Amino acid sequence: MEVPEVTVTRNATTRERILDAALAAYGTDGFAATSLDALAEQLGIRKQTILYWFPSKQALFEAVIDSAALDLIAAFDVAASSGRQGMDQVEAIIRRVFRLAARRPQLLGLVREVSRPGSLSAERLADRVAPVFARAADFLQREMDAGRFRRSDPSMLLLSLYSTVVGVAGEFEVQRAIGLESTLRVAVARRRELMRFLAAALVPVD
Amino acid sequence: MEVPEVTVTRNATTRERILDAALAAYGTDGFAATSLDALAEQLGIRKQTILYWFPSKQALFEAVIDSAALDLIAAFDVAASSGRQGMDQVEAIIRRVFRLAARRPQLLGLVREVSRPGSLSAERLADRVAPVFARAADFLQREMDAGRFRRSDPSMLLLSLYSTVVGVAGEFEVQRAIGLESTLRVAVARRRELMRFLAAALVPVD
DNA sequence: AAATCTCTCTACCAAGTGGTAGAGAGCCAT
DNA sequence: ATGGCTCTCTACCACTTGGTAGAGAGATTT
Repeated sequence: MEVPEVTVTRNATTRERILDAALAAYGTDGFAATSLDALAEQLGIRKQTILYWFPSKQALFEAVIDSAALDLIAAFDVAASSGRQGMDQVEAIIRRVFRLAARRPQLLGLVREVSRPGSLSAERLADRVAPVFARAADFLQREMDAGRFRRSDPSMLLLSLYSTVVGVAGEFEVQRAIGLESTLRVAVARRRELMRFLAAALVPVD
Repeated sequence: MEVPEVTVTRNATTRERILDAALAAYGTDGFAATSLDALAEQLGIRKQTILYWFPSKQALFEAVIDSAALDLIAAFDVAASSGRQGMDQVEAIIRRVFRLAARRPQLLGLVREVSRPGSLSAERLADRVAPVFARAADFLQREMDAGRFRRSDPSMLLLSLYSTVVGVAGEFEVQRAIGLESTLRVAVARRRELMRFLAAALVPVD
């Protein structure tokens, strides 16, 4: 019986090392500012090895986006699949995003890079994570129906929540400009303030 | 009597045309992805003319940042100098940001570009707009003291407000991913939802 | 042992990059 | 008229860019 593992290749470690380094570089310096040579040198390999695994710089970028999308979906699933309700669910997501911002800031940086207005690859990432957004909007709708969240347009509410959470968790330079330190203690305080802010915005008064 | 106008040069129109085009390009495609040649061609001049007015690409970028900072400060001053209170003041700012996002999206795009984590020029912009942030934090503090806004840490609240407003006003690709059209009607609805969202978050219940 | 497959390498290239040197054209004061 | 100033240009350069061609080493299959 044939094993159906039609893996594209055997040796995946080089490929994955390239993906990791590219994610970090694209998420930090941006796509245009990262050359294949610089990426290769950082990995201790030759540029042509990168071009063996990925046919072009653009193809590498797209692979990075696909890989990042999987990570994001996985992180979201972990936080969303426990059947929590109301602000408990919101808090679980927020904890996840803050953890991501602390441990893998380049991942959020890549989202930032890709979602730049006019980005050619924005649609690619959007297609991948669309189900997550859909689930989130459904969640908001259900919570409104149950009376736990204020009534409003779920999509627009989702946009507000996304902007607020991602901004508070990841906009490090804005935080510096405002005068907030980037220590762990302040990060925890930021998360708590964010929770209070969102609770006030979401929970009806009765 | 000497006119103290020690203007760096007489002919400022070329210089300003370059600044405008560079702001648009850097704010849309990013600094690294915009070559001086492309910029010059778009303006119908030679690259060397750009390098006559700005000694290097980096110097042009810094001049663009300074120019953008002045525009941002001016826009903020118009919205903030009328002595409004509470949500009236917040609404005035939000209207201003939405107008900016509609009429000069590249300006917000440049802020995005500059405030990327690890940006070398983030500090430059931060230094320029620091007074604006300080005034905003003071405003929040006063409103809290007057009992019109919920008590919380003004700096962290400012971060939340900044992220939410700028995101809802300008994150066009995220909006597309969520499924929001980018028509004028939807933009107005977005602004209204944002106002309700922030009013619920800011105004105490009593 | 030979052939094939997988993987990384060296060698090279055409196009594009930011930047230098300096010519020339118009203008203004002498 | 002329010498200097302001401004834009042509000519050029060293370097980096993404990408091609193909050699060679090691393992696996025949």
